[in-house]
Amino acid sequence: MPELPEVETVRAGLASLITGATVRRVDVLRDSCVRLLPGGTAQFAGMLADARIASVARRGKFLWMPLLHAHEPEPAEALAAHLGMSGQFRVHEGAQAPQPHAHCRARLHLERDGRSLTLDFLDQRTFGYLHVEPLVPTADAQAGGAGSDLAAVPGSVAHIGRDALDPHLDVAAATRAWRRGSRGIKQVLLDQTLVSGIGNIYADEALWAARVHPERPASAVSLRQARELLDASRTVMSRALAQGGTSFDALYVNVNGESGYFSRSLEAYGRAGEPCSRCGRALRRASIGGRSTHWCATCQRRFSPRA
DNA sequence: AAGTACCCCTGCGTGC
DNA sequence: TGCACGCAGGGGTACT
Repeated sequence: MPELPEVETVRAGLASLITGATVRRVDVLRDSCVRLLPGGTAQFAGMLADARIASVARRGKFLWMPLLHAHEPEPAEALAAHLGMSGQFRVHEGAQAPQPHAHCRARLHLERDGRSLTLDFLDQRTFGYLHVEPLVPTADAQAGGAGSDLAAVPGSVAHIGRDALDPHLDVAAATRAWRRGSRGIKQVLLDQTLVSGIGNIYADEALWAARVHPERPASAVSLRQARELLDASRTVMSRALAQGGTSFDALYVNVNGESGYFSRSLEAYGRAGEPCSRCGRALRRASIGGRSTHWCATCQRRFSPRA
């Protein structure tokens, strides 16, 4: 579930079910779902063996679970995960887990308070991955992300900016970074190194709400508009989160396999040809930067009338 | 720095 | 019915 609200829905679900659980066994059903370890899946399974999941954390669309090994005071490594386009986590409680789903790429057998749990990582399109890697300190010594107080993130997340809903996001620095350069503003919103968590759906929604054309050069976005875009991103993603995320089909579901309801609240994304709810003109759709983009040509001007 | 191309994959709906 | 094609919410790398 690709964007921030969907990943947060997964994070919260995982946190309630597997925090404090210990990994007992790992089955990797498709080797390529495990990334970046020279020792491959065997090393992956070995690094997880008997590790305790201290918490479930998230920054933007990146998830990780700090791991505690016996006699360690603080987690030094984490099980990191990215859902890519189609990744899912599913949790089953009880000793007999069902047959793995056809898209199940890895199954972790856990134990919590003497009870068995099964954590499946499903991924139809296989752009997602799992990875065990060291935690590195955050530059600002604040918590690495939502769900954990640890001032650390997995190494592969260090270059990712704090997300739009992170209380430690430096708003002034973020909006300054957004307004730098000549790229179109939509591409800038999608740049996860500046502000993370905003994906293709919520970028279109934020641009519609702030009345900014997706192709306006970032340098032509006023400070006020940049703040409006950040506010709009936060508002729309918070509302989506409250409804369990956006989903159009069974591909985007929470840890119980249920989908959210926010798709019916979208104003721009997926509504090409339908009337804009502000002005009534038909919404447009085009491919911008390789991503399908939806906007209202009347409300969202390429250049600001007075800026 | 920023733009471009291309890579990683599967499955669905559409039109011929 | 079959087949080719376009499309899908992500991100990384290499090159200009």
